[in-house]
Amino acid sequence: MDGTGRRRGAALEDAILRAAADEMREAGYAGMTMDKVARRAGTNKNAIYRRWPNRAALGVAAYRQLARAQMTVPDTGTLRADALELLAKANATWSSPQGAVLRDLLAAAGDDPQLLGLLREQAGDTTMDNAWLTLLGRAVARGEAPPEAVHPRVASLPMTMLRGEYAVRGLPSVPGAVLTEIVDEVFLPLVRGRGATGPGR
Amino acid sequence: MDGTGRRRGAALEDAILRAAADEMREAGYAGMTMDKVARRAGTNKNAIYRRWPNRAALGVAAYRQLARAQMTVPDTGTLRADALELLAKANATWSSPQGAVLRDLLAAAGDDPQLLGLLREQAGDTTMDNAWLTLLGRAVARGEAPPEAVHPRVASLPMTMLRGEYAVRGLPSVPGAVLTEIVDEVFLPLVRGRGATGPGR
DNA sequence: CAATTAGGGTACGTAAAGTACCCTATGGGT
DNA sequence: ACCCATAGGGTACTTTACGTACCCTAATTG
Repeated sequence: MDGTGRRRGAALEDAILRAAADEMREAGYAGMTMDKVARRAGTNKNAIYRRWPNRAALGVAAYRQLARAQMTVPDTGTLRADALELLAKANATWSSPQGAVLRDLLAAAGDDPQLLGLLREQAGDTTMDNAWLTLLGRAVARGEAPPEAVHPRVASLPMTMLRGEYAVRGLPSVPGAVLTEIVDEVFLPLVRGRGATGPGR
Repeated sequence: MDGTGRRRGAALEDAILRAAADEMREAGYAGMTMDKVARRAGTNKNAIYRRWPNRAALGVAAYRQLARAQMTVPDTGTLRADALELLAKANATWSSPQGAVLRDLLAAAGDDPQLLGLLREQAGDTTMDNAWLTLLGRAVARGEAPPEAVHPRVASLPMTMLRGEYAVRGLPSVPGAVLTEIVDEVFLPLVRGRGATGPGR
């Protein structure tokens, strides 16, 4: 029909992934049924199950197409503004339809650590952590934060709290006031606190 | 058969909830099917659907039976030990089979804020927050922490981070080293940092 | 002692995942 | 240039489980 006859290998795989991503875009992960993906890709379920063991695995694989978000690390000159900007960007992603897909995928992959790891990789999770570490590094270079502030737990804290908000509330977006509270009441005080020679131990 | 004839109202409702809780205990939320609950309760699906609109609502309602965990707020004399003990207790709960049920329920209720709120209530979430606030209050009274440390965001932080660990990893238990890291590298420094008159703004 | 309401039994509709065959195009090896 | 193992395509089927629809009957209420 198309000049190109029967697709094979990578070409077919691409078509399937694209179809799955489109389905998720239109109807979310819940709406992505295997039959619809197969029809949309112009193939059948056999070809899918030969590549992925189940729906969740396909969804995770297809999510990469959805999450093309390459992030630029903000560099405003102050740690506070940098942090707020990065948080706001993450919040925008999470509250978008794509964020809903991501959350459904997280739930679906929840009992399969391997799949979960793959998903987090494709969702740009390590990229995000690195961005926060960069932020902190710059703040230290400016003398705005003590060197002890550069720590993975500190770096991942704002995103963890943001995710926590989504877990506590339902779907709607997290209000901006919460973001500033996370930064002003927790993140920045923590950065300061790690500078103080604590009697904490 | 039983002397008592046909059950009605609260008696029947109790039987259904008990049956649902038992099913979840044995096979998790995924294994709790409506038919099995009905059979176990010695009734039929009609009686269930007359009371709860869907499986998720029943699961949430039944979870209360599972989460009989009345917690005693630790009082060891130091903030650090109190925090570690409370965290460890929460970790034990989350890594138990009951914790798996809770996580599945959270996922199932994820798109229904109302149901989510109910679940969090039955899971003893506010009780937990209050425990942390009590902890902090005692530390302030001992002069171990500045008054500014008593803040809802600070109080909820350790639990949020613990939950984050479960989201990042798969199912297994969170190792104790992570708990001490949360306390020593984040929680206590934050408490100290909120005491310092920050130039952070 | 009606009459209404709630339970019980059962069967059905529907949706979707995953599986089983069987036929056929394709492309690599000889 | 030809074979043949392999991967695609088409389709039908099995299974599981949610949610509904009826219809009969026991309890409860006035």
